[in-house]
Amino acid sequence: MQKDKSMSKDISIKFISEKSGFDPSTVSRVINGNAREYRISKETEEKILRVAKKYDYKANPVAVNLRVKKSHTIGLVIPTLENPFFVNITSLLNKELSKMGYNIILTESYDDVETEGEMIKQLLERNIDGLLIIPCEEADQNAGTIEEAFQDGVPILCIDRYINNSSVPYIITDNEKAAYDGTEFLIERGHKQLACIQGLKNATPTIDRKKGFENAVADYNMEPFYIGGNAFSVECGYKEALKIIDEVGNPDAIFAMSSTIALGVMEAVEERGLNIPEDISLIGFDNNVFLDYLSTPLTTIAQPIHQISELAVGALIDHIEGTIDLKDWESKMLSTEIILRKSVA
Amino acid sequence: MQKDKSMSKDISIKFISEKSGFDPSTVSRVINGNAREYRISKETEEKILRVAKKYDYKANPVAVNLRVKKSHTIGLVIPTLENPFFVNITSLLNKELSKMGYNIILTESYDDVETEGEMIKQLLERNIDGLLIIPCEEADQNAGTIEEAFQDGVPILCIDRYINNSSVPYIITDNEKAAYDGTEFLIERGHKQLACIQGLKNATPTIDRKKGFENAVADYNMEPFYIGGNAFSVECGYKEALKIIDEVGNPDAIFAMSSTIALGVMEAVEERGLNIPEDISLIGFDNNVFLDYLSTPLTTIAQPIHQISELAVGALIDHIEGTIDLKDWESKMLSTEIILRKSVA
DNA sequence: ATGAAAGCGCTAACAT
DNA sequence: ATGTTAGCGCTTTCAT
Repeated sequence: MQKDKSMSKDISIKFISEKSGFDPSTVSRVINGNAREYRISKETEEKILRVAKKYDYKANPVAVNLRVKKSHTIGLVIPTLENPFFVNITSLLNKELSKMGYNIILTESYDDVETEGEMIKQLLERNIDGLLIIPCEEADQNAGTIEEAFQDGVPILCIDRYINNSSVPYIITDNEKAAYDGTEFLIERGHKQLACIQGLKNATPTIDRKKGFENAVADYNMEPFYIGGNAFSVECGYKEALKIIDEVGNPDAIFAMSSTIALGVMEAVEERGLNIPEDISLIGFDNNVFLDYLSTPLTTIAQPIHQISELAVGALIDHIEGTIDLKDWESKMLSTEIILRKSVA
Repeated sequence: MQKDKSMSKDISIKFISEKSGFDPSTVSRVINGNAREYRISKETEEKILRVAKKYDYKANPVAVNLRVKKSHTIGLVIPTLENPFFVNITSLLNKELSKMGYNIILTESYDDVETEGEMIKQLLERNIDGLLIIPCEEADQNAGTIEEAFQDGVPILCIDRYINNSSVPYIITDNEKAAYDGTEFLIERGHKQLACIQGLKNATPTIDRKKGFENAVADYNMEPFYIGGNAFSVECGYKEALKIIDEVGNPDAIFAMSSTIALGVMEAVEERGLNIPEDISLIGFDNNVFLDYLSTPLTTIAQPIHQISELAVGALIDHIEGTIDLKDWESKMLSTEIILRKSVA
């Protein structure tokens, strides 16, 4: 008799309407908690609720979506899950969004513009309620697509990186200052020959961090010992560090633009029989569970990822719910913190 | 004139129908590449295509979904992104699914049955085309929900862990054998006092690995030195290792059921002034970029995550496309490989 | 206090 | 070779 439950897929509002003897519209009103508003009698309401419960009725969200244009889905575009930093952000965003009743459609651009463009278009076509993007390196090329959607009213927010020539708001860390502070930290500890290993050259954090690094060095009347690299990867750190040691000479300290890069540096330094921090000091970016357990625990510049995620989800949902308008929303730039471990002498 | 593009959201099949002078059904057929099949004239086809292109028409997937019950979306339920192992799997699954034109809705159960149940129900209500689950520790309690949906025809596949009393197929690694081999590896290298630090006690991999560990020890006429722990976390490894060293005595080797656990062990061992592998050998599970860069590179039992992901996506898509039926599909158990690094003497 | 009717955007069976 | 019609499951305006 209650057998019908197993067919839950087939239980529509029409079915409940027939079983309860009321019109689908009445059922809809009751189900959506609008009984009061429409002055539906207590008895009717209870009866409908009872029947709905009996058959475990759930409104088909696709149909609802088609009608009311609301999917409770947020599109997320990140460069890649291979980078623990983006994973951490994704994890926090998902936690926040989940609390608010939203699900994430996850896509990766692999830091490739075209892939990113495709992913964004795919998501846009899906009637997502909002879009969160960590732009890829050359995302400026997708600025048009993104801007257009944003102007069309799609709630879009960039995280961690921003897009030039775009009015899409963003939440980032103050990378220039962070790098400046990190570099100054190195200088204050007596280091003079400072090398910098970059992430993707044209990613906005790289550009800003490089600026900070160069400014700090200049402010102390020094010259950068070396600047190179072009990927937020272990491999990049490894190769660049080897190159520095073998071809440029031993620096006092290396400023790595991510913890993955720092990892590569550690491998290279060890391979050349040198020690961190005795021979070369090392500072990284981002924070991570693993960082405490490395052969030399890595001193890093930690980004406020909790704050970033909360702000991002908050603003996005507020916009979706009509409380604010992202077009008038001011982008945020948050400050970082140096986590002292043992890689700087 | 081409201004309409910016309003892409409002361009429906009806709009294209009016602009081209053909019926929506004809437009639909052309757009879906069925012009031939319906013997639509070349001119008509071209004209419709031209108009569609001009206005950058894209079928509204929500409406299509409502009609044809196909969303090109796969629901994914994992315990948490905080565990790098699940991240690696998610990353690979997304890559594979993306290739096939599917997107992932990502949810986390945080290894909590109720949350998992909610996530699964949420996903099921969403007209997803398939469901991939890494079951949580007590997932048996959700077996009913899952089984029902599976019997109703929802393509479901479990990964990494399986559900007891369930006919839902799964792809896992042969954890018992893996643990047996790993333990034997330790024994063959002369270790006699073997401790084992577990992950979540009731997670199937834990149960199976424990069996393998115990069997190996027994086969060599030994007794387990210690078995404890109840989380796949750094903290668990740390606490258990401390407990072993402080209260039980120094073991020859520790078998850690995940690389996160192994990390915690390393910290504890170091804190007690002992060395790996000189004083205590250590073997872990899973593989990870970071593992090469630890103070002592960790020897681990690597799971074939690429193979797992490919098989999972392959089977799921084959079922969705009607090539196979998961109800007749045989679950797979894959073998592991020991990656030698430097944590075992 | 409730129902009837229209329509979201699309596809497919059934015309012709 | 193409149009007509109905309907996926729901909400909402309008009517009573």
